Amino acid sequence: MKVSIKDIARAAGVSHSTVSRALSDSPLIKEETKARIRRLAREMGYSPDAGARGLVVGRTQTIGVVVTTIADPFVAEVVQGIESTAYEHAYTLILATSNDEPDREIAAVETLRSKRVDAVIVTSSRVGALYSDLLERTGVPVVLLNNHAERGTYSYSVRVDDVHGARTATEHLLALGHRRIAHVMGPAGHTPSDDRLHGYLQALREAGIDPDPALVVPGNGRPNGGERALHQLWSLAQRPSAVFCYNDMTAIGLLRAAREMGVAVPGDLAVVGFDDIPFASYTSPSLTTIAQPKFELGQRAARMALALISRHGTDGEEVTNVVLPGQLVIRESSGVSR
Amino acid sequence: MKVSIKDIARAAGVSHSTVSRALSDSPLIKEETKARIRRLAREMGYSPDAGARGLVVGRTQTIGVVVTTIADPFVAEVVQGIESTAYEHAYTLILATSNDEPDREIAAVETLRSKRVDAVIVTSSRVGALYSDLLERTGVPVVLLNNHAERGTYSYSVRVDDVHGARTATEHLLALGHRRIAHVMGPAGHTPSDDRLHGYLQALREAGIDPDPALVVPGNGRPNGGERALHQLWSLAQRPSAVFCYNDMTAIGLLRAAREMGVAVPGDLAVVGFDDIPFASYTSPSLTTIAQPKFELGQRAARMALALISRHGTDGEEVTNVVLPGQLVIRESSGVSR
DNA sequence: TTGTAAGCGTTATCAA
DNA sequence: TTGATAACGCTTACAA
Repeated sequence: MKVSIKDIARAAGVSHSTVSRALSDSPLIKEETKARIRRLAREMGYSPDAGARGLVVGRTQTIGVVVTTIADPFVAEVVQGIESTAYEHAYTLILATSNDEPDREIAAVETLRSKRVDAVIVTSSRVGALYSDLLERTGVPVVLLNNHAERGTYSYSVRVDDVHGARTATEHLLALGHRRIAHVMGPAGHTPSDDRLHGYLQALREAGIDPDPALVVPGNGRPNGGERALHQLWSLAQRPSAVFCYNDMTAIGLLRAAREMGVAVPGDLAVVGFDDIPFASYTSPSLTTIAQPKFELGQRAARMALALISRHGTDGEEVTNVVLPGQLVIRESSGVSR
Repeated sequence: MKVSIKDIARAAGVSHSTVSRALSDSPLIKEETKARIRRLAREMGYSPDAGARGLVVGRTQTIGVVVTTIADPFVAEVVQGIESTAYEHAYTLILATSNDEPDREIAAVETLRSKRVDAVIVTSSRVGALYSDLLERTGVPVVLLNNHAERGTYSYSVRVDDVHGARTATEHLLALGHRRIAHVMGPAGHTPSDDRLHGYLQALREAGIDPDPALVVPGNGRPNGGERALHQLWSLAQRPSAVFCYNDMTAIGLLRAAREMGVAVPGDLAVVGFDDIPFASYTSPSLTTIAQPKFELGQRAARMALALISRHGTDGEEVTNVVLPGQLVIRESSGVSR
C-alpha cells in the first residue's frame, strides 16, 4: 500500500540509493535513469516520508507556532503572515494553543520539542521568557512576537513599537484639544500593556499634563473589559472627554457600552484603539486606531526564524531584533471633524 | 547535546530497550528501575523524538488542518475547536493555508501526505472533493467541514444545516411581516452558498410568495460584496424591506453601506446574517443572525477524525456524518420591536 | 524482568 | 554512474 523508495528501486531494477539520488535530482545520476525513476515514482504514487528524512538530515522543515488563541483576529492575521512566508520556503507550521494556561504552555513546549521543530515563534504570550529558557538550551531558535524579553543567543523578537504607538494615539487626542484623556489598560503583566500605558503617560507629561490616576482604569483586552471601563469612567465626578484603549477589542466593547448608556461618540467621548483589526473600520462610529502591520509582523518573524535556522551553528549573517512602527489611522471615533 | 534513549541506557547501565519500556511505563519493568530511568531522563533533559517513533509505530499523532485563510473569524473559531479536542487526545495540528488557490491546495495535500498526518480536516474549501480523492486512496481519513461531498470510505463530513438555517432566517423575516425579502448570495460554486439560497427560496415559496429574481443579488462572502449588493438593491424600482445575507461579513458590509447611504436599519431595511461571528453583537445595530456552533463544529470534526483514525483497519465503531442545526439569534438589525 | 536484534524510510559515506 | 552499508532514534518480537 504505502510505497517506499525501496519499492521503486525494485520496480526499476536499481538500488534504493540510486532512487534517493534520482528523486533529489543529484547530478550523479544519468538523466535517463532519473527520468525513468521519476516516472515510476509518480505512477506508483510515491510520497516521501518527511519523518524518516528528518531523522537523518536533522531538520524537519517545520516551525512551531504558539498562540494564546487563534480566535483572536489580531493573532489570526499574524499567523497568516507567518504561514505565507513559511510556505514560500517549503516550511510547514505546527500550531499550538496555550489559552494562557501555564500547563498548556509547558505542554506546548514539550510537544514542539518532541516534534523537533526547527524553530518556534511565540505570539503575544505573557510568558515569552518561559519559551526562551526551555527551548534555548535545546538549541531551538525562538522568535518572540510582540513580547520582548532578554535577548539570548537563540531568542529574538519582532514587535511593534508600543510606546511610540501609544504616544501617537495620545498626541492625536491632545491635538484635537482634549485635556482629560483616559486610558483603559490591557491585561496585567503583559509587556505591551505596560508599554502602551507608558507611552500614554509620556505623551501627557510632555504636553504638560499631570496624569490623573482616576483616568487610568483596568481592562483585559476584551470587549467586556471595555464595557466595564466605561462604566467606571462615567461614574467619575470629572469625566474624561477622550479615551485611549489598550486595543480595538477593548474599544469595541466600550463603544457598545457607550451606545447603551447614551454616551455620544465622538461627541461626548472620543475613542482611539490599537491594532486596527479588520472590524475597526466597520464599527459605528468607525474606529480611530493605531494600525499594527500584522501580516508583516508575521512575515518578519518567519523570515527571522528561517535566518536563525540557516545560521544555526555556522553562525553567519547577523540577526537583529525588529521593531516596526504602528500607524495612526484616523476614522470617526476620534471626531476629527469636530 | 541531543540526548537519546541510548544515552540514558548507558548512564543507567541498562539496554536501550529497557529505557524505551520504562519510559512508556511498560508493566514488564520493575518499578524501581522505572523510577531510576525516569529520573535520569528528566535530569538529562530527554525529549523523545516523535519522528523516529512515528516511523516505527506508523502514527504521527498529528492532524492536518486545511483552511482557505485563518484570518477569517469563522474559520479561526472552528480551528480553535479542533485544537482543543486534538490537544485532549495528545494530537498536534499541522496548519495549511490554501488561499483558495488550486496550486496551494495541491501543495497542501502533498505536504500533509509527506508529513504522514493521521487524518485531515478540510474547512470550507470549494474543492473538498479534491482532498477526498487525493487522500482517500492514500488511506488517510478526511473530514470535510461545511462542505459536503460524496461520502467515501474514508471521507466524512460535519456541517451545519445550511438549508434549514436559511429557512429559519427567512421565516423570521416573514413572521415580522416582510414580503419583499432580498438575498445576497455567497461565493459562487460553494455548496453552502447554494444551500442557503435554496433554503431562502423554500421559505418564500412555502409562504406563498413567488421569489423575485431581481431580489437575489450576487455577493462574495466579504464586506465589499455586501456593500455592492445594497447599491444594487437600492437602485431597484421596487426595493426590498428586508434582506437575508449569505453571512455576517456580507451583512456587515451591507450595514456600513446602509449607514453611508442613509438607509435606516431596521427601519428601511431589516437585515439578517449567518454565522454569528464574534462581532455580530458589536455592530450597530447589532446583527440578527443564524448562529453556527463554530467551536462545536471544530470539536465534532476532530472527534470524528480521531474515531476514523482508531477505526482504521479494525473497522469497528460506525462513523456517521454530522449535521448540526444553526440557531436564530435575534438582535436589533431585524427590528423585532417594530 | 531484561537484553538482542530487526526494522521503520531516509540520506550519506565508501567502494566499485 | 551506481551499489552496499551504516546511521538516524525509536518500538517490538523473540530470547534469555
